[in-house]
Amino acid sequence: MGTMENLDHFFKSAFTVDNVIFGFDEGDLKVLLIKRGEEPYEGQWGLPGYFVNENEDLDYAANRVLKQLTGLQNVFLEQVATFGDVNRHPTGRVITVAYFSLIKINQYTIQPSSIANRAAWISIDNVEELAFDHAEILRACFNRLKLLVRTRPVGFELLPRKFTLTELQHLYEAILETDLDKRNFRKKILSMNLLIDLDETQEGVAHRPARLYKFDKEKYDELLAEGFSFELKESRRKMVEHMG
Amino acid sequence: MGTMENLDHFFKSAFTVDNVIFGFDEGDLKVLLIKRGEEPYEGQWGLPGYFVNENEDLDYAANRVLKQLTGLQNVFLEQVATFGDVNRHPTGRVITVAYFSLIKINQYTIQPSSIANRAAWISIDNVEELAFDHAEILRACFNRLKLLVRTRPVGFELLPRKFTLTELQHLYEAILETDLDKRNFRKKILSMNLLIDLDETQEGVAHRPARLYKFDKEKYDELLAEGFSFELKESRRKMVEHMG
DNA sequence: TCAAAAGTGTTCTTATTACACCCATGG
DNA sequence: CCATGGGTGTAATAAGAACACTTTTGA
Repeated sequence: MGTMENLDHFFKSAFTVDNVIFGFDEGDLKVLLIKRGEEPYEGQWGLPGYFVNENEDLDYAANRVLKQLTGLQNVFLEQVATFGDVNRHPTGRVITVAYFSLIKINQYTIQPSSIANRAAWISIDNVEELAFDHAEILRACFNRLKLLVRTRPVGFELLPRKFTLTELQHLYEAILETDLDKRNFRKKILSMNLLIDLDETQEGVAHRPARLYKFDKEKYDELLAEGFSFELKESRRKMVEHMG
Repeated sequence: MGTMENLDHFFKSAFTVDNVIFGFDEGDLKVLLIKRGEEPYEGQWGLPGYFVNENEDLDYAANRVLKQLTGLQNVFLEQVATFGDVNRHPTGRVITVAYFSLIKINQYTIQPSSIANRAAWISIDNVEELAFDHAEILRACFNRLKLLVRTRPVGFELLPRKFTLTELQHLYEAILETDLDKRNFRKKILSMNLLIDLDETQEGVAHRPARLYKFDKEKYDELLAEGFSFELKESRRKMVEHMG
């Protein structure tokens, strides 16, 4: 921040928040998109977002957007990056701060609002052209998720409170876009002692019912304080030949 | 991005870029700060930054700020986060996008400008109170650097072109705020095959002269394309007891 | 009885850690 | 000849990767 002369000259840009809301359902990683009802980009899919009001912090605005659309509060929400190319918005200079949220898709309830009936969960693999630079924003948030999921136990934000180990594995596979070995995955996850075995099993499935677990947040916070670091390595196969 | 009615209402905020410029000298990680010459926060240290002009992209503005101060271009510069609390700036609603750069401190040349003679390299350990929320911004950038240095070979941006393994180790120690084992560090770094042994040695030192190396950028790009991933683990000592 | 997914151990390989002495130079 | 930092290897331990069969349920 430099000198403050001629400030007025600069006070004519607007900024928005855009929110990449991730959910996980039927083995698929999904994102909540809005079919735009007006210009610009009318009829195209885009991210939920809105202008930041004068009297609200960025994080507050991102939470507001999320709540208006999903009814959810106090869920995982983090800033990712800011996009401010001169021509990114046809109407004027609009900088957008991108956030991403992780929600339990079964808690998502349609809120009565003008955009709600234009919202849809789209599998991340099926996302096509998006309005503005939203494709780039989505990519950045997806990359951040990939990174985060390996160093912090955020995956659980996307699952119901009770889940099976296979569901957890499929979640990781969807996010990391790779296959994981069942036995190694279980061994690793269970060795962290972050799951509570609920001594319950699935019901009504046409195969051996799986045990249900929940994430032990208290334990995690405790271990964190002691210096524990959650870490799931990316499987780097066949690197030997490059390492000489 | 939602509806576009009443746009004018929103177009009255300003935004800036602030740049955390890191350098490495005499075994210390340093940051380039400016002693503010005017209100607000006159006389306090702060980050170099300035308003983003109407017709420039964010990245461009960050590069401009860096160049005006140091004369440097085409150096490592990345966006870290955006800070936009309502009251972070006493003059009005000013959102700032924080960037951080890594420069070779010996290439830094004072540029003739009004702020240059108020600039100084301060050891990261000696930074005290800063203007605005710049302390928070610095912290965020330092954390990002810690993270980045373990997953991408960005450390070399902070060293002269030719460096010794001990200098490299001290750099990592300064950034990670930890001690590393000399033999293990060398083994790990050399096993990546990313350094070119220049077959030169230090001159005029009062001890056995060290070999000089340079970073092999071509090799790195090549390995990257093949799926290689640079990785320096954080040394997590004594975690066994937490893992059961 | 079949289909479908759950659950379970061992061996091999690779990476990480801990650790101590001799070497080359300038003063 | 002394002080200073440079340079080197090995053994023990821990983590990761590869891999196949039995179990439980509903239909």
